[in-house]
Amino acid sequence: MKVIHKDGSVGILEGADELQVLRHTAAHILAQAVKRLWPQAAFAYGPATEKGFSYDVDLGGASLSEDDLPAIEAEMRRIVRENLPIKPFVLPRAEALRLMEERREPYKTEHIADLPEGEPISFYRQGEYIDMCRGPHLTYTKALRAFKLTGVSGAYWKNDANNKMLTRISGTAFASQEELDAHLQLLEEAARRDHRRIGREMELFMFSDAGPGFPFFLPNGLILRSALIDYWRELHTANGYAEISTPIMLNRSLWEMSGHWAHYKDNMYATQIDGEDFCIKPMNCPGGVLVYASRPHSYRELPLRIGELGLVHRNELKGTLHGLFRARCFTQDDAHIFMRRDQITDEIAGVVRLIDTVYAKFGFSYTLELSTRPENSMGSDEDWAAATNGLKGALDLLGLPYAINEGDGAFYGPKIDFHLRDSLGRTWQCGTIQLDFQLPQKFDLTYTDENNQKQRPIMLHRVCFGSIERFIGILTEHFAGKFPVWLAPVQVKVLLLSDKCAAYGRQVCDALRQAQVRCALDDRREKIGYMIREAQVVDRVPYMLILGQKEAESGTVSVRSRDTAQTETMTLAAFTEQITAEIAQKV
RNA sequence: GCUGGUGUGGCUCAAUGGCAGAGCAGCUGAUUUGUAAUCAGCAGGUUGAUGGUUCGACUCCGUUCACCAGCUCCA
Repeated sequence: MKVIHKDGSVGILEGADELQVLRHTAAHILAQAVKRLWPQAAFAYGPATEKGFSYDVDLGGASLSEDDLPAIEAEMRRIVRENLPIKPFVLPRAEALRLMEERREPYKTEHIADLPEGEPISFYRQGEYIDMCRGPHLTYTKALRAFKLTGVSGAYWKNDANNKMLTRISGTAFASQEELDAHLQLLEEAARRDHRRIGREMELFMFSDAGPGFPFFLPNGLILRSALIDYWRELHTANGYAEISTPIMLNRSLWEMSGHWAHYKDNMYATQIDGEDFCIKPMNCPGGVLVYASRPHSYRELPLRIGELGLVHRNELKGTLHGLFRARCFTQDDAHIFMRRDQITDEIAGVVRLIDTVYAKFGFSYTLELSTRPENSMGSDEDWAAATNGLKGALDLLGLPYAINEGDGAFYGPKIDFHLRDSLGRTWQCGTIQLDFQLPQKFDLTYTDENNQKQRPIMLHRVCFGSIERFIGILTEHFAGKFPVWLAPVQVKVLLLSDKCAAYGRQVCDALRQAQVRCALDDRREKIGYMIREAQVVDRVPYMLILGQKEAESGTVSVRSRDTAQTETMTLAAFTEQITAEIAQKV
């Protein structure tokens, strides 16, 4: 697609760059439409975003709701039809300021003040509308073919809660109507897959006003959760991890020593016991450290890999809660690895491989991010540099590509984050690996080396699932509730055609249960279509066994698959063998 | 926590100042059924909570709680 740069030169862009530009142009057209409808409107930032575009607007006291979107969208279509040429021009700073003041754009003038001195400021004009902008842009408004406004919300000027709240109008745009339609369908599909909805339908988990943000696991959800945990234990045992469990609350003095009191106080729940302050753990590490410190260690036993499925509680702002994705208590599949300096690279590589195994199991691909030292952190520059280089070194050794996320590390150390991509192309941050030089110092952890000298171990924090609750939410949406057999709460549902074969139905069900298959029986006198619909669409059971006179007489089962809706008749023994093999393979 | 929105039966939703209703689910009965919803009947509500306005409030106003979409934050 043809684009025009701020110096007036014209080029061609394709793919992601093209999308970015046309969305940015969509933002300008949005602003122009808003300005026509609300002449007092002043504009802040109007970027292309990951999903589309948005513009933050100050309507001078007027409020805006979803109901206003059709009118704005209609005005945008008018601007597109007018096919206005989009032309850049450049002004020296002083003149740029004057222009924006004349046009009563206080946010733009403030923005100019943030731009480097001496650099000329570029603008784009389309019809009566002028926007300060780096460009590039499409060359005519008509080149914007497919767009849709998707919502209004609040957003702070410069993303700072101390600043004024503006109205953010957001939308999305694509190169073609087909792509836009496909995107909108994807959003609908995502809404259908919402884990809060599926969780209710399948009776996996629930929430109550009695505990906002605290999930309840129902029998079906607990089966799924236990299956995940069984898998986690198998994998970690095979990889040389031990497992511990540490108390849910510990004396405040411990949290002061670990640095959590100073850095994490607002998120910790507290209570009193015998007149002393106790905090409910927001992280598992101090407990793990106490276990390490409870006896002397030799260099021979390092690396020491100690896992803990630890239930942590964090007082999250209520406005941020979101089903299992953001809860106030969750179970981290944590582990702390205590090691010598020379083991850092191998251990990190081992953890990366372990996490890769877990994600591959569910068909997730992922990307890596390295987060560096945040502003409010503890420790020396040397330690931070060493820790950061340790993580980088391991990633480089494995030849894995990663992005750098400056200043986003934990307060005690830098981290590698795994962002996994689900079946709808959405990304979620789950696994992390954090290198920590701080806690071993604060708790004076040591081991004895081959020269009988006391040495300080390095500590590594890591999770694979991240939060088991969040991971279950992600799996629910990834599979749309159609979990693989090994995770499915009910693996087989026996449906009876008539109660004449009830005895055979019970016999089949018992036999499957004997073989450790999770089997349910539907012996209601309903039409078979009714029972199939419920088992397949609502309960999402992988296999339905339809049993009538025919099967009862021949000792067979008629197997209907949830995924293919195909039916196959086989002996009960053959089906049992097939499904137990499938469960054992965890596929 | 901030901005905006929404709270009506287990679920999805009607009723806009004047008798709280439907579909699904549930229960009961009939139907003994061959691969995505059989028919009939019954039952289910202090309209999130609370204070107010009014002859009268699901409906209007205040407070509060929860949820939703974002912001911010995060596993």
